[in-house]
Amino acid sequence: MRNPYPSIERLMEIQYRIASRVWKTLQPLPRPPRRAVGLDAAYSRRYGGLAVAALVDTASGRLLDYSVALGEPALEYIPGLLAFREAPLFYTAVQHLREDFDLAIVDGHGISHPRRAGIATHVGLAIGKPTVGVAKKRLHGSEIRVQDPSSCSSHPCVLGYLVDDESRRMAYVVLPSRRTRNPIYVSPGAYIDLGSALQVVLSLLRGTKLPLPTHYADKISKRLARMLDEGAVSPRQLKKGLRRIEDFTGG
DNA sequence: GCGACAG
DNA sequence: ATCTTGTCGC
Repeated sequence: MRNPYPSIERLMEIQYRIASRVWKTLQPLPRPPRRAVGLDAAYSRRYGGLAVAALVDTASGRLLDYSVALGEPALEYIPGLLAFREAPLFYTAVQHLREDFDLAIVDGHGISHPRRAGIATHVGLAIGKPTVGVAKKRLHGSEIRVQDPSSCSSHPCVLGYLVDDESRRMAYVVLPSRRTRNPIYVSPGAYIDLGSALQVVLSLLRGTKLPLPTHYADKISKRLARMLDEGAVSPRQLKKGLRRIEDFTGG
């Protein structure tokens, strides 16, 4: 893949600038979101990256719609610089959604990032809406445990949080369900604070390892990527819009 | 030099 | 992220 980006050092500088911009937007959410979008990406050997934006009704938990974006990633995967690889696709997928929404959950970290500017933060500033980062692995910060998994009385269960080198709390560590062994990391992306981010995610964990929006985006992106490689669908069919929600809902 | 290291 | 079979459990 060709890299249209400036040097690694320059990309990191951009993130410091993004972090300074997002800092004052980390405020409590005025009201609970009614419609939330989940963003995730999968990879097709034949066509490259495939991002999916899955729209979910928060009250019912139902998948309302989804959109896709296809394209060769502009950068290889580099820890800390994931946003420069996947955020452009996420942004495009979001623009293709026909329905409106009030919050997005991104697969990856928000401010629990070495420069306080994870992919959820990049996306939040780009779309101008609240975003929450939900990652499956820790990227930055040390974990403070406040609860032992075996002592969780109900699920999801908050096990602790992630702090930076100045003891500032950046993310919550949550055990989604009783059966899941590994926790997930919840952090604010933009236009939302840590407490609200946690509440939103807890309310969308319904027995799944990931909150519903991201859960659906993950399933859909993986299936479509496989379908592309098997020749079951063509890129233009996807771009034209192939939305068979029943296939992912159980209807 | 030795680890750590989202997806 | 992706490469991959069987297997344990509700």
